[in-house]
Amino acid sequence: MRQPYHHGDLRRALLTAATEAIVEAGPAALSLRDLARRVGVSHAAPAHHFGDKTGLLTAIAAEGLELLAGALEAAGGDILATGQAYIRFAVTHRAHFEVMFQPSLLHAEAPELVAARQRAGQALSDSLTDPRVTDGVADQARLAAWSIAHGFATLWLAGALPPDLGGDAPDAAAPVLRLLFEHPPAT
Amino acid sequence: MRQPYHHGDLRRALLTAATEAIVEAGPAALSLRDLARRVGVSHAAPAHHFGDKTGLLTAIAAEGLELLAGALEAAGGDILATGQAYIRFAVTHRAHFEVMFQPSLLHAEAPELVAARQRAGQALSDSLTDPRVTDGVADQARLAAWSIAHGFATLWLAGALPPDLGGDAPDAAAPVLRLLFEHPPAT
DNA sequence: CGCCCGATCTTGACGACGACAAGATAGCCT
DNA sequence: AGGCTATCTTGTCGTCGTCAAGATCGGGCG
Repeated sequence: MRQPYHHGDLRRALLTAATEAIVEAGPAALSLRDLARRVGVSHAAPAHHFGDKTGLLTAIAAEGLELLAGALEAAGGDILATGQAYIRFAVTHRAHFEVMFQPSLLHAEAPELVAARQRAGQALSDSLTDPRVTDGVADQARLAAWSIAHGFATLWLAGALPPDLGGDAPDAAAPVLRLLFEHPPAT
Repeated sequence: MRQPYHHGDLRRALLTAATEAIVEAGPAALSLRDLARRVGVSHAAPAHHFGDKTGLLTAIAAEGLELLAGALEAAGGDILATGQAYIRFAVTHRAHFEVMFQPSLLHAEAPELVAARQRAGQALSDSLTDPRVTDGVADQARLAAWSIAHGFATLWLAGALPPDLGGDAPDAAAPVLRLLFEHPPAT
């Protein structure tokens, strides 16, 4: 009288268990055997769905990029809201975010990953286009916006920022983002 | 007719071998036994100097923070130069930089690490103090400067930035950093 | 309706790894 | 000269990722 032989949706269960494990101890400490134990399957079951450990992290990264693209699109095109949405995504989907930007953990050319990356890049580019900036420096303005949001999110997740910023990352980021966003564009 | 029993400076040799290995395959793929083979000692020798694998990464992070502090101080107080120095450090000491901001890989409260972190934080704070900004928003200006430099460096190392920026990170970052630095402070 | 084929999961094994314990060696200080 | 301690080696254990082979399920076709 055990669990049914077929899990039903083992792939999804493994992905969510993996994100929980990554939040707890980081991507490096992730163990396929531990995931199998958490979900209640044999130690080799995860490999069937993801090939290897890197494949699992690649799937998480791809999922994260898709989720990020959706979050950015939902921000509605406002630059400050986009920056805050980027940072909100990082803290609410910490596991995904931490894996997404570590190529050494991923199969960099996996089709699902490159497609997701392309989609997220497009969403980011669409959201960060400041109508006040002429085309010439638009790329640099996007780069600056992406950099400041990504930097704030990364430093926040690393625990490198002073604790007096409070507990809500997007709130704490707002005045910082405004320093870049709300000023007359250079020349 | 083998190597002498005592290596001479095994600790230093392990640290440099570790940085090379991290540059090649990332911190997660680091193996103490592989390091021992590279340096030509037994498989348990590294543990004597660093306790465990996390201890080795902690030592690298502390060393990186010290090196970063020195690089920032050498930038001479100019904000743009500091931002470029930060990014230059990230690409020239990629292994150190990747480890420094991943607390899950480190012994967070190791004395050498907290001391180095304090020193680097002080150097950063000293270098990023814009005399044009009044004290009230100075903290946010420092945060913005740190975020944009850190974000650019992180995205660059992740290979997430478009290739048409050229091969030199500090050069590519200069116009981006200027968008934040060279504008009248927000009231 | 029955069967069979593929997808899914299990079992077992192998080599590599981190960590620990116990012993060997070397340099140094008195 | 002699011992003391830091340094390094050897041996071992449990865990991990990965592979191969087998067991079990379920859906589609005859």
